[in-house]
Amino acid sequence: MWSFCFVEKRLLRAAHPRIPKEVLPVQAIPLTRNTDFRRLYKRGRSLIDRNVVIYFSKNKLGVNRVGFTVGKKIGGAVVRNRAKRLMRESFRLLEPRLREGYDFVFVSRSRLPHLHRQAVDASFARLLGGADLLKKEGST
RNA sequence: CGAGUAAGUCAGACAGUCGCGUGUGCAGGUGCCGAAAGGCCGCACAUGAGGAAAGUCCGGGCUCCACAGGGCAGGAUUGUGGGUAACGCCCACCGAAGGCGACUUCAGGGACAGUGCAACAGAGAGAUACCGCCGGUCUUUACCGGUAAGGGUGGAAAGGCGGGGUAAGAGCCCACCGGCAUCCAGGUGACUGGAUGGCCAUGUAAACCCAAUUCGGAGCAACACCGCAAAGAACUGUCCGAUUUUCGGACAACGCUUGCCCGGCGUAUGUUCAGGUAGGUGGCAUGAGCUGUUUGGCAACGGGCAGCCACAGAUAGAUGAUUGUCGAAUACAGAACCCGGCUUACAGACUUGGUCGCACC
RNA sequence: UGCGGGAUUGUGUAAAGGUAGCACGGCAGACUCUGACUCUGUUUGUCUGGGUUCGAAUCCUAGUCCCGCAG
Repeated sequence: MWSFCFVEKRLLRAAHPRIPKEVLPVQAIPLTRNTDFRRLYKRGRSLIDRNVVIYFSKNKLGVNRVGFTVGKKIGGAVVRNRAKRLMRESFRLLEPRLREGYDFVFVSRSRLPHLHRQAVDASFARLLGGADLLKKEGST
């Protein structure tokens, strides 16, 4: 409620996308507020495998919001940055196939920063596909 | 050629495709928002982590608070001279210890200003005679006196060792070594060299302490500005009651309830000031700066001249993915207000100057 | 990011530079027909690396880990 102005501004940017709507899809906006993270951890559904934990729930914005988290136990700043970059890249490649209108939080587990990107891709696709969050149409 | 030593450099490069942050420019007669300025989106170009960015151990800049001046307390440092904005950092030198050597290491002031401690062992830890040695009393046991050469204890036992000397011994006397004091010479100085003197109280100051030097406190989540809130002050109008002024009380906006009125319910109280919460903006990238050259200095470093600054500036926090080539791309590791150091982590590659050993000329 | 505190046996907690204790726990024995309670004995430790000191849990220094505060 108190973050209303903040979200509104981001929402405006994303709700009015660029010209060719069919070529470039709606881009996810970052999830920033600590309260949003807490809501997802508490109320959201979760998907787990040995590399990553995904929390998600529906929002009413019509856009996806996404946050990436790496705990301090996993390593130093270099390792944590590595994990976030891997997850961000895999999410970017997977994003056109995602359904819209969800909040996501991706939590890295300790193995993830030492993997190749294809392994992270495979984890994301398997978990999200298993939860029926990917579009059925196989055009992309 | 081998071994060892000191100082220093680099920290993958190039090309293709997709993607991210920042800056600059362009452009869409309108793709979106806005009254406008402008912003978002788009395109192009430029640019985008380190030698330690780390630990947060020192020193500064900057900001706010405190402050006439001085002192006490408390903290820090500790050979000398220099460098520096400053330092607990750096350079050169002195001394000690180690190494054949190049070289390395050192919290390296004071223990005759004072206080404390030195467990156990040992007779005794600045105060002493256990055994022993010598002399005396004495039939002997034993007692009295002298003695630190020898034994034993200990990390440490009355400067060390040799000679003289003596009843036995002792710096009691002498030579050498070591230490202390005074004088002379050299050096800016730490100190070094020499002469003379007397023969001197062990260790511990990273125990209290003394001496000298030095230090106000907090930190960019500092601080400044804009500001929905809460608390506060002033003012205006209308209505009601007492009513001459005047005093007291209530109301003022929005939403819902059927389109409107009354009534009801909920939020909440008109205007201005003040305040400063949520939030936002600045602080924030031109700096004890970098590059080249010259010059003073053994060096650390300083001076002059020329050039450069679109050589990171985020705010959930930007450098990634993938393909190919190069011999191998494999270490430690990610800016968060900014600098100077220290410490710690670290694969591999390379350069330079000494040293030692072997062989050859 | 900044600031502050701590680490002693499996757990909790003592110890002025001089033999590292205490309680609970574990193990063994005694008691009991058996177990519990109780009694006796025993096991296990100064976070790590350097330094000062004759001697360090203690003093100094460098690191590791944990906790708290500001937000």
